[in-house]
Amino acid sequence: MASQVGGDRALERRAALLEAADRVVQREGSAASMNLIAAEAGITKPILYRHFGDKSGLYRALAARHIDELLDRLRTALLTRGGLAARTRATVDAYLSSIEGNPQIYRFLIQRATVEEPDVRGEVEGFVRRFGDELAAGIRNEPTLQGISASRATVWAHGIAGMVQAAGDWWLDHPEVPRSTVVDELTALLVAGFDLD
Amino acid sequence: MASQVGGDRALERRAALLEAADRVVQREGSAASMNLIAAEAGITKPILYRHFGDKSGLYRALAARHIDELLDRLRTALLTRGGLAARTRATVDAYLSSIEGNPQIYRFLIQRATVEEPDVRGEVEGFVRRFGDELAAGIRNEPTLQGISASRATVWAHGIAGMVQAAGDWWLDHPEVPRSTVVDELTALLVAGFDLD
DNA sequence: CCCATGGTGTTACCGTCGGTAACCTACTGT
DNA sequence: ACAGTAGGTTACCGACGGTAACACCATGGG
Repeated sequence: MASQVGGDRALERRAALLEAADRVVQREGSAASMNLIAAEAGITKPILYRHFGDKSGLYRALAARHIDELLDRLRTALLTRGGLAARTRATVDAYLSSIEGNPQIYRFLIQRATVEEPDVRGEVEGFVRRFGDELAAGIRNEPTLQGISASRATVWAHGIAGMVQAAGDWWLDHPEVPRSTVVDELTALLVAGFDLD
Repeated sequence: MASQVGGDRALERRAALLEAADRVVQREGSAASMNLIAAEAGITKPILYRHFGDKSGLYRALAARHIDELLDRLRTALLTRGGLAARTRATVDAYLSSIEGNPQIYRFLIQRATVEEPDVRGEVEGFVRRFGDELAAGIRNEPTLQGISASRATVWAHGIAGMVQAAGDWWLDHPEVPRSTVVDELTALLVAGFDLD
């Protein structure tokens, strides 16, 4: 439904265009424009539009790759054995190591893809939202937290998603802080709250 | 330094222009353009530019009002008597009731003012960042948490800021959930972590 | 009385962006 | 030889952020 052109060869082309877009975002950050992306792919704008409909469509497609990959990692981390603290730690670490590997892209996704398209709110569902939904499912399945109320799971999930995202965003600007420190502190807060220490 | 024109009458004008901008943002959301704001103020673009330099300048001035007011409320809430849980609850509630009163504006500030100006990162400091700094100070002053490490206070603060913001953002789209529920759940998580309940 | 000055405002323009219409070209099967 | 279609381009549109240039109308000295 996202693709504007059918056929099997079109899919390869699509993938190639997305890789070009990826490179441009990585290089130019939020200055990535349709023209630049088209140029990077060695073509011109209208082709881009034939494939993705509009800018939102391209962003969606671009986001889908990275977000799906990230969500996969989070889903895996959510299954870590060893107790609630270990699972929490693994999940936070999975998020931070993902954004560490490609800060430019993730900043772009969090900011641009979440903001620039108020119309798509709920269709793509912002980054943090999907992270939140994923977490809500994880929390509801958490053995230690059986019987948790639905509203608590939901509020917690979206809150935690924002927490990890904001701390990660801050951390990208403070690389002198080791990732393990951020992970440790966030995990401690989530597992035991202020009362710890 | 933000103002481009001196004089005392200019200050009243500036305030009037900001109020016009406020109305437009409230009405049009993120579609607020310099032209629209100028029209709302009964003037044309160049005057706006004489007063605020550029779009970033206007946004900064617009953000300053609301953010300063919000930070004041948070600062007050941070001084609530009655123990850590009460202070936490009051602070979270202060944030949520602020955004509830003017969702359109706060969405705009969180998104636009934080994003649209990667060059000013650190000058205006995004919304969540300043919230985080304020919280970090509050946490360091927290009697119950004396001796907390600097890195812990900082990471926690930015994490909590993002947590409350994200939960608030989600809540704006789910008004059927009472504010007190969101406040209760977030407070519980912050104070005692998962281990509660 | 005239004219310089400075604030307030306008019109008209520039480059760039997202998006589209129209056209062109080559390969394909019949 | 001919239609059809995938793939591509040029040239344009309206709207945006931003600016240059000009016009108005007070004031206050010479």
